[in-house]
Amino acid sequence: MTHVSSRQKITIKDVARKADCGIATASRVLNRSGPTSAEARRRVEEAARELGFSFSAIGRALQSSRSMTIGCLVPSLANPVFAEAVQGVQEALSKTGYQLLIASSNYDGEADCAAISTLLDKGVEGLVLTMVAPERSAALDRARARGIPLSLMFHDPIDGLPTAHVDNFEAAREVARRFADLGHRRTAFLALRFSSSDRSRNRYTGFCDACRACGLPDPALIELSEAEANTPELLATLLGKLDGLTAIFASNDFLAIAVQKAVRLRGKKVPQDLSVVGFDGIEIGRLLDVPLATIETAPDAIGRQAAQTLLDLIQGKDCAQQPPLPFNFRAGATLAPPRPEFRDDDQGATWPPSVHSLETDLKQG
Amino acid sequence: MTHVSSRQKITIKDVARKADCGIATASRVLNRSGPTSAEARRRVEEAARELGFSFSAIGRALQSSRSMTIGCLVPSLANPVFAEAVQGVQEALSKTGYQLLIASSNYDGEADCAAISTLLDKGVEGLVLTMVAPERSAALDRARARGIPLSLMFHDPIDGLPTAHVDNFEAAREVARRFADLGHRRTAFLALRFSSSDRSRNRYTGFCDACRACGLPDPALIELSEAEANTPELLATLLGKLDGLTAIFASNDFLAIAVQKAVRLRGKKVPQDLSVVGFDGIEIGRLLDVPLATIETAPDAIGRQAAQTLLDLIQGKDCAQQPPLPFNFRAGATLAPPRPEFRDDDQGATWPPSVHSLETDLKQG
DNA sequence: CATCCGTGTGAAAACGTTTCCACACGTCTG
DNA sequence: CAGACGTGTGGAAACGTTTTCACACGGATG
Repeated sequence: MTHVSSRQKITIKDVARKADCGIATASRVLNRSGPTSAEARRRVEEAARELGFSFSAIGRALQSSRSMTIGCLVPSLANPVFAEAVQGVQEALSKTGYQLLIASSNYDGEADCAAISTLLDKGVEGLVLTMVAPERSAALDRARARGIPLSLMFHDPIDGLPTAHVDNFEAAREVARRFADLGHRRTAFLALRFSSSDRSRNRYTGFCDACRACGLPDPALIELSEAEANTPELLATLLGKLDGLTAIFASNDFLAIAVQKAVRLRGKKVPQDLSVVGFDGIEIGRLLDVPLATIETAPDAIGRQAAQTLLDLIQGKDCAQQPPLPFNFRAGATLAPPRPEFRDDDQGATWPPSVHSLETDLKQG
Repeated sequence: MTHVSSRQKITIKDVARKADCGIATASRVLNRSGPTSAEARRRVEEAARELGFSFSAIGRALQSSRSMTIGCLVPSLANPVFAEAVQGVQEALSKTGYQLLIASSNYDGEADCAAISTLLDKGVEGLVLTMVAPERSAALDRARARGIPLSLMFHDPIDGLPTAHVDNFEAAREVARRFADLGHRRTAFLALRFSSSDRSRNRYTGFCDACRACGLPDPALIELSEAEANTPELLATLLGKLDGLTAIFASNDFLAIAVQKAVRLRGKKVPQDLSVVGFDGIEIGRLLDVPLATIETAPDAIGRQAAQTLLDLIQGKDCAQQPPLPFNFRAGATLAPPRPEFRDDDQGATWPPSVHSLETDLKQG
C-alpha cells in the first residue's frame, strides 16, 4: 500500500518508463487531455499510483506560464480585519485551485513595494492588495505595465483599479448624523496611523462633511501614537484636555474600547459623559458590559469580493467596478444623548481645539 | 526613467543579447557568482537596468530545486490567534527571502490533508503546520517520507516532530490551582470544538489533573456548539443548569467574554457569582469593564519560533525540540473568591453533572 | 488498388534558470 | 621557448512539464 520513502522526487518520466510509453502519452492520460487508448490509460494510471506520482507545479508553471498562484499583500495579519479579509480571499480561491502567496508590509510603504516585486518575480497570476499608499507606488505601476490583474481591498476606487470596499466616507457621515440627531455638538475623530491610511482619512473627511452639513462645528482630530493607543492612562489624560467633548468617533473598534476604558479611568461614564462609536463591527463589541455602537463591515466579504473580481479579471472578463459593500450601523449602549447641560453650548473655549496644540500638550505632559 | 510597458516578460537571454555576452556571463554578473571582468559587469548591469530585468523565481526554482517558498497551514485566519502566529512566521521569514504560501483547513481534517499535498506539489521547502489531527495524517506522512522539513505550531510534541507551543497542560493546572487557592470547589471547563482540538483536550486534562491534586471534584466539561458560543442567551440558559458552579475556565478568551455576557444576562455578577478565567491573553481583555483573568500566550512568538526551527532544519542543523514557550497568568477582576455560602459545600447535587445529560437538556430547552 | 481520414503515439522543442565544461587568452615559471 | 596556471568566457545540459509535429496504423472511400 504505502511506499518506501524515495527521497528522490518522482517525475512523469519515471511514470512513462514504468508504463513503457512516451512522456507525452503519460501526460495526456494523467491530464485527460488528448486521445489515449484504454490500454495506455490503464498502464499509466497504475504506474502513477504505484509510484505515488504527483505533478510538479513548478515544472508546470514554467512551461505553461500559469503558476496557479495569486499574491496577497496586507499591512499586517495581526490586525483581525485584514486577517479576516485574507481568510475571505482564501475561501474564494480554494474552490478554484489557486493558492495564496502572502506578504505583509507592517505599514511600511517601502516594504510593500518590495513585497509586490517579490510576488511578481514568483510569477503570481494576480494580486490582491491592501497598500499603504496605493496612489503612487512604483511597484504597482510595474504590475500594471506587465498586465498582471490587480484587485484592491479596503481602498476607495483609485485610478480605475477595481477595489472591494465599504464606503468609508458615507459610513462616517452616518455616524456624524447620529451624533447630531442626539444633540451632540462637540465631537472628535480618533485615529491611529492617520496619515498612512487612506481609509482613516476618508472616514475623517466624511465625518467632517456631515458635521458641517448638520451644522456642527468641525470635529477635533486626534491622531494617536501606538503608545497612546495601548496605554489607557495616556488616552485618559489626553481626553481630559478636550473640554466639552461629548461624542467621539474612533476609527476602529479597538480604539473605541480603549476609549471606554480611559473614560472609566477618569471616573466618568460611557455614554453619560461621553458617547463612543467605533468602526469595523468586531464581534466582541456586542459582548461588552456596555455594548459598543459601531459601523459593522464584513472584512471576509471584502476579501471574497476582491478575490472574485481578480478571478474574473484573470479569465479575461473585464468587470466593472463593483458597488461598495454595504455597511450597517449597529446600535449600542455607548451612544446616547449628551447630558442636558452640554446641549447647545458653544460658550467657552473654541471648538475644535487645534490638533497641533494638543500634541504639544501631550508631549509636555 | 520608466520603461515602456513591454507586455512580454524579459528574460536573462534578453539581457545577455543586449549586453552582447553569453547567458552564463549575465547570470554570473547578476548573481555575483563566479568571476567576471569589470567591462562585462558594466555592460550587463546597464542592460539589466535598462530592460527592467528581474529573475523569474520559477525558472530558478526548477533548476535549483529551491523554491524559496515555505508552506503554512492553519485552521483559519479568522481566529486571531492563528492569524497572529502566521504574522510571526511571516516576520521571521521575511528577513531570509523566503515567501509564505498559506492554506487554511477550516477545521476540516480532509481539507488539511489536501492542502498539504498541494503545498508539497508547489515545491515548498518546508512546512509550518497547525493541523486538525496531526497524530495520524496521511499527507503528513508523505511529507516526512519526502524528507521535507516540518515544524508544528500549538501542538504538543508528537512523534519527534518539532513544535512551537505553550504547555497547555501546565497552564491549565495553574488555573485550577488558582481556583483552589481561592476556595472554589465546583468548577467547569468550557470548550468549543473540543474533540477536534488537541490543544483544548490538553487544557482539559491538565485542569482535571490539578483539580484532583488539589482535592477538588472533577470539573464539569461543557462542549459548546458554534451556535451556543455565539448566542449569549443560549449560554445563559446553559449556565443556569449548573447548580452551585462558582468558577469556570474557558478554553479561549472569546468564550470567556461570552460567559461574562451570559452571566450579566442572568442578572448575576462576575466575579461575585461566578469567577471566569480565559486563555490566550488577547489585548482587549485588559480593556474590559471587569478585566479578564487569563493565561497570556504570545502567538506571534509561537509563529516566530516555528519559523526559526524550520529554517534551521532546512539548513541541515538538526535542532532539538525547543522547550515550551512561557505562559503567564494574568490576574484580572473576573477571578475572586466565591461567596462565603458556597465555600466547602459538597451538599446537594453530585458534582460534576454528567455532560451527556447537560447536552440533552440543552437540546430540549 | 491508391487515397484519404481519424486515432493513437513518441520525439523534441520550449519555458528561464544555473552550472559544468571546454576553451581562449594572458602571465608567470622552469 | 615550452609548459603550467589563472582568469574570463560561452555553449550546452539539466530541471519537469506541455504541446506541436510527424508518423504509423487501420478502415473507409474513390
